Amino acid sequence: MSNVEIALEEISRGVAEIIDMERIEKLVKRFYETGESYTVKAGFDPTGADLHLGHTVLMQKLKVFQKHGARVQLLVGDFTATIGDPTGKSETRKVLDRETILKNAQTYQEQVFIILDREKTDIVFNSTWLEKLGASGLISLTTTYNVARMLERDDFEKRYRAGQSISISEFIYPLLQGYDSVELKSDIEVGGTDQKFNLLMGRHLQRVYSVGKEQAVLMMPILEGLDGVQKMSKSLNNYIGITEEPKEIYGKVLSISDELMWRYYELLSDKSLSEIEQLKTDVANGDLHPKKAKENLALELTARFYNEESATMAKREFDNVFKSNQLPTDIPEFEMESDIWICKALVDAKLEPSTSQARRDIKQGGVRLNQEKVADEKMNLSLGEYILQVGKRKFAKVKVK
RNA sequence: GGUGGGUUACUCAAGUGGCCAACGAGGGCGGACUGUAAAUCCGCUGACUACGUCUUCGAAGGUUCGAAUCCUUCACCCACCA
Repeated sequence: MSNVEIALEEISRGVAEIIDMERIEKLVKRFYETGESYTVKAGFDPTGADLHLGHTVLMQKLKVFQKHGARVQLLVGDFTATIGDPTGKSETRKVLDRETILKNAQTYQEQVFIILDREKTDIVFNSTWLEKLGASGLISLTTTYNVARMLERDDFEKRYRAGQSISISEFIYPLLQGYDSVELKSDIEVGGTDQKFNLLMGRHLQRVYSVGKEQAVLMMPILEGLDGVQKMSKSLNNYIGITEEPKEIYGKVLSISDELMWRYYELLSDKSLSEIEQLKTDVANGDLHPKKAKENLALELTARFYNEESATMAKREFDNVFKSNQLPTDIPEFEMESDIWICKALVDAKLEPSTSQARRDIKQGGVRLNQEKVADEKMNLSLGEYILQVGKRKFAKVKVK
């Protein structure tokens, strides 16, 4: 296979939809012939700073582009964030102040460059040009589109039909986002499938403003969260953050259902599609245990954000605690006064939120003292060192003085 | 601006004077089982050294022996009309 063919195959992997593939082909081909680079735009919303695996689906794709000659334009939507974007639900999003936005952007960069190549990335803020746009510029921007077409957008249409309110500002957001592509003269824009309308707006506006090119659009599927149903997001608490501890990442990946595992393989793993097919077949006819497949995935993803050793350590730790019922290595320690009531000790060691909850868990046989089930919720701890455990995962070492 | 409806625990959502610490579902937590923190089944899910006490149903007052439930004012949200 030629360089170009390999590149195009890697670029197409796992995508939900590509608009104007010919253009991408041309750009990649030109790069391999003349060394001339091209630009790939990706926007991010500086409201929440911490990245999770869902974001990395896009990042991985951008990395592939960088490998094949692209400069990535990482667009920080600082202007839109200062106004407050009501997109989606009826609840208006919080308006962020400048300082928070910059801080979020900073955290974001640190995390992004775990994956992306810093040398091939430009960070741009859309306030740079949107602030200058002014009322007249904004109004002339709005003349490029009409209400009927705006209402074609899926969520607008649904809400309009259902008689729910749509704010005028919501009509402006896609326009502003598209206008960013005009200013950046992007060759390609990458985003999630939920962004389709906005991504296409970039094409439309580049044509209207005679940029001389229309960006190709590449859409990635939305990654499901740990529950396997809803999209991965922080607010649903079904995410794996890329800055989480290795053992957390490892454990969380291992906790996904067998079915979801294949989805994660497809969208997150570096394994080739044919390798993944092979794994599936092996599992299907019993040559490979599904747990083994899941462990490998967990190892791969943990190693991506740390390294091989950390991943192996995480696995060993996990196996010790859950398979052999051994103690984890890093148990938090606490010191307490003598004769402390066990329920109080559990709360002080942050294993339980209240003594009421502690009593309930003891009653249900969920609390262990030095590996032995605690039967009496009224017991006190006298002098000595103890290992307290709630459930399978929460541990604390307690020194009673 | 007018009219009507709403605001209940982490979320959704019952309850319209005492049987309400408040049905149900989801989530969460614990247990059993297993190959894992998967799946399935069962239990728990306001606080408090606790079969009793205390604080909760948008906020503040009031009626009553007794209020999430009735009344008044305020705040916020939604729908219809203008």
